[in-house]
Amino acid sequence: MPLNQATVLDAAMALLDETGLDELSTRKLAERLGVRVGALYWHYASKQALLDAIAERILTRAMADVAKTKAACPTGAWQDDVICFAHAHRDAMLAHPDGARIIATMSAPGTIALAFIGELTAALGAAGMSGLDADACADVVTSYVNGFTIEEQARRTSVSRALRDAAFTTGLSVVVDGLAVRTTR
Amino acid sequence: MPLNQATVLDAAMALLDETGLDELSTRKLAERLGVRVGALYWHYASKQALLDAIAERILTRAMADVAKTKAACPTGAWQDDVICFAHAHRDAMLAHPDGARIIATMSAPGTIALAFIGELTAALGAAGMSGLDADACADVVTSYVNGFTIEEQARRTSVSRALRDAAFTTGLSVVVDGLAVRTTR
DNA sequence: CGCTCAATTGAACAGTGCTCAAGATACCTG
DNA sequence: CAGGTATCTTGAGCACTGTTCAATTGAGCG
Repeated sequence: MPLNQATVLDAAMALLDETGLDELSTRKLAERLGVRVGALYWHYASKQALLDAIAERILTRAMADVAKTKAACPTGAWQDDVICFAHAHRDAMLAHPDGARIIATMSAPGTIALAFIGELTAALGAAGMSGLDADACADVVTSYVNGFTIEEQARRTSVSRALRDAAFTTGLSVVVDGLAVRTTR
Repeated sequence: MPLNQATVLDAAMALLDETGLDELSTRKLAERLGVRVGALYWHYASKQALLDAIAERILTRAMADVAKTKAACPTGAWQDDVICFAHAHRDAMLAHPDGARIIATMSAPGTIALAFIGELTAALGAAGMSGLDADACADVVTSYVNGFTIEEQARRTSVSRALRDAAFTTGLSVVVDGLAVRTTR
């Protein structure tokens, strides 16, 4: 039976998980699928298009996690929303090698990425921020998470996961505190 | 007269400025220097080593800018120090195409990078933070700056420089506000 | 059967980073 | 000055990369 986009994407993510982004080549992907390279280009216009699909899938996972934890523990406090978003964002990227790099270098923010940042902005708006502030503040959160996680994944550091989590959480609380100043003004 | 590291580095940065990181290949660099590719490897062990040298030079520029503006306007307030660091960091990366990506993917933080983050940490320590907090908080600043600037440079956006500056400054003030909560505790 | 059309192949193109024996050049010493 | 040594450069090549495309396959259908 013939290949399809989902099969190619699954194999690409499996290969990514096993070898990392630098070793993810079209040849190796084709070999894993038992197919010649050219066949891949029937399903994805370019390697970048395939990486974009990976990015979308990672962010989809992040959004699902947000929905789940919000349903499990609906505190209603915007601070918890922001923290929940940030952790879901980071966790989803950490779930795959070079996940943050893939997100950062994706060619254009797709519908999922826009939805993700849109929900975050909405959460801040509900906390009493005006639209422009909410946009900029959502950007602070995503910039921080991306910056932290890219660094974290780039330098395959020997720092334990627990310590990295602690550093991330501390930094995130700084950001949230800063946001609080803006909501009460 | 023979090549040397500085000449190669100068040419590499010129080529980077003209064409961007993706077009910066060893062949094109060699051609610009009127030399065959192999000659480059006498001066730099690998392309990554050359990119690391570029990163160091970018950060050196950032540190020089920090020293200059601090000398010109020594307010003594730690907030101004942090803001000054962050702007110098971003400006230095924005001064070259893909500057942020080069910094983010450099193989290991060299002496300059460590000195940069060290000075920032010291500034926070002087504001009354304990060592561990100062480390984590310096990390928030650099993570935010890196994350923001990587995004900014990756999506060759049509948003004007002025608007991007405003967004950056807003976000930075959020971070600084968050840090303030920690210094007064 | 003949036809269509999605899917795949095979081969190639133009490029990449990198290596290394062999030469060229510069410099210092006898 | 000659000779030798240390520094640099060349030329050719290796093993890859993403991408293209005419030609071929194979399944479904009237």
